[in-house]
Amino acid sequence: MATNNPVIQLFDNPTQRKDPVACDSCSLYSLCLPLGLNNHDLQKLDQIIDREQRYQRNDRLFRADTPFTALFVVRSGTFKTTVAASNGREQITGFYFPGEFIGLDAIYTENYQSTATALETSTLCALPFTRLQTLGADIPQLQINMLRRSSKELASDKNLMILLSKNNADARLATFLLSLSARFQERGFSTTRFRLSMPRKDIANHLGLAVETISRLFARFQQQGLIDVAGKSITLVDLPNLQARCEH
Amino acid sequence: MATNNPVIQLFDNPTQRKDPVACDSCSLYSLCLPLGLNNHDLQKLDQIIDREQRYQRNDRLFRADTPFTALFVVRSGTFKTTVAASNGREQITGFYFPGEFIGLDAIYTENYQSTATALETSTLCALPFTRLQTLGADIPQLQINMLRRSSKELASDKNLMILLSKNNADARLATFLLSLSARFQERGFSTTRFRLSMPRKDIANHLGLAVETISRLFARFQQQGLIDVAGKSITLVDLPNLQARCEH
DNA sequence: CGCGCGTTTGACATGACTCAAATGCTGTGG
DNA sequence: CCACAGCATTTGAGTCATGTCAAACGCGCG
Repeated sequence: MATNNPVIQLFDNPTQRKDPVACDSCSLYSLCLPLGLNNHDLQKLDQIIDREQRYQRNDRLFRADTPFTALFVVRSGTFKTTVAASNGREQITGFYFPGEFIGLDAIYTENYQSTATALETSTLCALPFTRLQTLGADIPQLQINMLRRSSKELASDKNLMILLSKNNADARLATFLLSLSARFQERGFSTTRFRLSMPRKDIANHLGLAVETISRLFARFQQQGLIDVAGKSITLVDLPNLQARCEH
Repeated sequence: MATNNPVIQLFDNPTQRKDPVACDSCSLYSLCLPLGLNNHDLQKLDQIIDREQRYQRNDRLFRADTPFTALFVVRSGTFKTTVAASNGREQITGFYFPGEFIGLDAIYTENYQSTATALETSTLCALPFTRLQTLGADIPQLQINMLRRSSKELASDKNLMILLSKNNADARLATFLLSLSARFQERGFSTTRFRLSMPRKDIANHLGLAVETISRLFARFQQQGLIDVAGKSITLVDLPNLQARCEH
């Protein structure tokens, strides 16, 4: 039973947190914007960051088509971004874990392109964009880091496009699970055992599938010995064969 | 017959071109990197640009997984970028028209993430990236423009993701045609009458559909009075109803 | 403890794919 | 200039994966 299993605690529980730490002692430092900045520049960056951002499940961070004021970096928890398709339905364009940037696609239009919502109790750092730009004029490395983050998201979106246009349901779910695994690894967590902070419905939506299909796939993957799911906790049992499923 | 119709000439014929013009007299200036730069900075940028890039149909600009050396801006013609899926199939991740940037997703990894191929005789400007970065340290506006271009592509990729994961074949093709129309409008060309520089096969691939489906859709859209196709030339006859097809 | 939502399971419908073959177009060499 | 080869496009028939609808189940929260 999921409730008996000691599920690895992925993220800080914000209610137990101390005051948010400055960049130089943040565990996400190596994934984040300050990487490679000297002490002097880092201090200047530190001063413009708002670390007091805290959100509960279903709280909205920003709405699509509202003015772009800040970039956000997740510190703990999970967010999703959604875009309303014209027919009223919604598409989840991304899930965001600690160290990941939300809002990069708003820089061009100067309006947020999606609505960002917390999937659980979460915290983040807000980077006011005009101040970031001002700072960037003096700190080239900062601009480079932003461009690199944007480039990284661009590359991973291209992969998602391929997934959605070329692959069947098996491959989509397998790829999704392995992508989570890889992202957790970057953050020093287990690659094989983690908690799915999003409901099945959201996974289905993100992968362009029906909830029922996701449910059936979880059941079949488990039966085939690829994974072990119980509610929100999941263990990737057979990584090589899961990898094999990512094709077609 | 397509051959009798005077199809609007979208792009310069490179064989008739004069020497490539400098940025300040380039017709793509307002869409491109120099936008907002002062004369002095523009001159410095001008000096690092290689304008002698010319490619024939099927020529490769770069291959995936080779070192990232330069960003490219299309000056005339069309390019496509493809990624090889692990099972050997290819996915076309984008088409690129004059004024559009190729290679932005390579900045993070420092390797090209896709293979870029000319769809017809085409020319482009090459921007050596290390020199661009050096220049960027002195010209903040240049960095901002790059970030903005990257952000723009990010936003349009998110839209494509939605298209691929949520929409049926009708909506995919309608959206694709209207997206071409909008991009041609930005460049001062007709929004309703243009040439499809890519073969059906490539449209199908890009939209995650079979060639046969595209062919049937063109036939049906024409029968329904939405469009008028003859070979590579197409007229969008009923924009409002085409727009309506973009849903579902 | 009970309600409600998230999840699972089953039966059936259908849109798009695959395979197959005809037709049309383009570029090339005689 | 014409004929031909090869590729692109169109059209048809049948299959299958995934969606839709419906209903049962069970976990978690109040």
